[in-house]
Amino acid sequence: MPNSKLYKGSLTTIILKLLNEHDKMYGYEITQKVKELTKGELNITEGALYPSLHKLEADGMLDVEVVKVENRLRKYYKLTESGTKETVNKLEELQNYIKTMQALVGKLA
Amino acid sequence: MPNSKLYKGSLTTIILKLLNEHDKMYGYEITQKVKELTKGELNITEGALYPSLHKLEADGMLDVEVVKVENRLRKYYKLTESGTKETVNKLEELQNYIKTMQALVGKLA
DNA sequence: AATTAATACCTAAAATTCTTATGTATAGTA
DNA sequence: TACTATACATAAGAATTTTAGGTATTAATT
Repeated sequence: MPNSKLYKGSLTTIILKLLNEHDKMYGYEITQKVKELTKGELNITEGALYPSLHKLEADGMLDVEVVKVENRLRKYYKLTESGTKETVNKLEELQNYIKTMQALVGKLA
Repeated sequence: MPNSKLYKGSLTTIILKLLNEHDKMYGYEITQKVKELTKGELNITEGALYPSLHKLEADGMLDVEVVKVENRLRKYYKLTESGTKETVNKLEELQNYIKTMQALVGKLA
């Protein structure tokens, strides 16, 4: 199973960006979407995902809506206004970091 | 003082790549070189750097040579053969991660 | 002359973030 | 009946970094 290790801090950025594009998603859906988009390269573990979602919610970045679908619970998350702003910041931060790394280790992509 | 946070795992890659280009360097020199190459964007703290260097040495990636210059100690590190191979691996890993992130969050660079 | 900044090494406590390992529960499939 | 997929969750441990200290010499500033 090929599975790149996450680099510190990038999980939050991934979550925010996906929610920015898909309006609302639930946790399990996020893990599947990441697998799909990266062709199995990156597997978000639930042990990392759920605590991250809870923290983003506690920080006011996400709103939650619990829905019962086929007798199973789903917790749909969506960006708050702050969350949308934070998404922009995080994406800039990531862009910037990649540029910085290129200055250090040469062209990478 | 602008200072991007390091993403987990990237410090080792930075150290290896710099040593790959400069043959031998000492710790303090690495911090200064990173500052210079990133125009102050990235500051490698000594609390992160020295333990990393010691670990790379313990893992057989680096050789050390202690030199006294102007009555001050310098510990010059250079890549071992394993270290050179590991540098290639780490750079590939980073390249791959950036590609993966692009698949997730769109073109970033 | 005395303090501060720069050079050069170091470690330890704390914080952060992730992996690994569990646990619960329902629905569908072999 | 057992396994897989769906869907949530937490807790212990590992890994890496920040923060905060410590030692010592030399150069620059006050």
